[in-house]
Amino acid sequence: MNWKEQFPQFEPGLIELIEKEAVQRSFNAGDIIMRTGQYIKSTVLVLEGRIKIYRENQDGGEFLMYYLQPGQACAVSMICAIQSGTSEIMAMAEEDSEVLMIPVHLMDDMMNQYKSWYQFVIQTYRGRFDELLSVVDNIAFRNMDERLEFYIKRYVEKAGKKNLEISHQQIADDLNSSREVISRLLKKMEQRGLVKLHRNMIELISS
Amino acid sequence: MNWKEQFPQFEPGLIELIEKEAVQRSFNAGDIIMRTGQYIKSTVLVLEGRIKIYRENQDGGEFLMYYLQPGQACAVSMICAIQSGTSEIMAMAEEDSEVLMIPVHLMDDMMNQYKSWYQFVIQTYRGRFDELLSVVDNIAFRNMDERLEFYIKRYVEKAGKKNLEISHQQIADDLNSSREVISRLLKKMEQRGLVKLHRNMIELISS
DNA sequence: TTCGTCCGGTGATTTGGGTCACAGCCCAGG
DNA sequence: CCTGGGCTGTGACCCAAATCACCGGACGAA
Repeated sequence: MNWKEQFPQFEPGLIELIEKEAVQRSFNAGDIIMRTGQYIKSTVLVLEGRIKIYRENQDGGEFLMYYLQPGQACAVSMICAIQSGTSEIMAMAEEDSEVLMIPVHLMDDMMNQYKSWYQFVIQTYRGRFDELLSVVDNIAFRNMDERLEFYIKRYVEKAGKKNLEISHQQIADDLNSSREVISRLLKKMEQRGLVKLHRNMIELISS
Repeated sequence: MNWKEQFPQFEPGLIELIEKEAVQRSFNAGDIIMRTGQYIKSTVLVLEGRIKIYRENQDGGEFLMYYLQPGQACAVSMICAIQSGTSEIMAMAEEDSEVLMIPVHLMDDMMNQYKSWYQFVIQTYRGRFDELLSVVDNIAFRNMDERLEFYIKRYVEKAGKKNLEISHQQIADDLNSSREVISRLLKKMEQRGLVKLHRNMIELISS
């Protein structure tokens, strides 16, 4: 695919450099792209699909932070890349995805030489930082029912579909809760006329 | 005070520029330095004291994210500065503090011209991002007793004192909990021989 | 000294949500 | 067509933490 469409703001020299040095990779839905503790060798730009960034703790709990979409980049991979560190998060393809991997060692020069890259990095930092802030807000101040509504809202926004094709268990995992709790809350939402529940699918009632 | 001691890594030209353009300001303990929704005009570097960065929601709840200390900078103010945005957080001086305010409009040039500034910004992003990640971990995966222990540990680390001079109510506010809960948990810690409780003061037992 | 106010201690009760147990279902593969 | 495994619904129960109610002690201001 023609990746340049996703990054129209990049200047010609930068595009050339990326074309020469970066590697394009495909992932299937469910593939792990980055793992906690793994050493980072590349900065990841998303071309196609949707990538889930989440935290995992030792007892198997996980917790969704945000999604990356085409035109976005993984802030963690940038930060770690520049400082040659290891990842603190997990990244998994939620849909079949295409990404561009830019080797770490190019970062410094790119930052210095290409204004559009520098802008992009700053913008990426800000975007992810803001998303993290809203994550903190949600778990610090909101109850599960509000968190669930936020989750659903974000899901349809990001996936661009009207319905969620996902099991209750999946949602529970993403919210670090349990299936029963999610099922019950969804039932309540159905009674309030907000959604209609099916097997492996939640239909939104727009009204 | 001689602020340069706090930032030995800055190169001479950068120091000169800051000396010429930046404004030094003092805050008393308890002063609000930055407020949610406020427009950001400067990047803040901490010279002395301790600054608390926290989130506030509409119903008066608050939630401590992290502290800034001498030699550190407010990542939010950098991000917003570069993009001319508004603050999403609150900043309050926990002790009497000195800060250096660098006008927004210098940021771009500084990033381009001074490698040491660029390094500093990147390092600041990474540091704050990591702290936010550990905040998320705490509220997502830990119970109140563990969060309290983490809070105390961090407090003594950052304040550099052996004891916490703080009321239970303050702690409860920082953790977005309630005084009674904190009092009870502290009592349990006292019974386990970890601390000794006094009025407005919690003494750590090192053992 | 004496109040009033802030601080801390503690029981009783409530509630959100996690856990357990189990039942009915849809659906894919044999 | 049958069967077994994943999905959903629901009741019973439990636990952490929030809330309510109230008390006594410390400390500062008058």
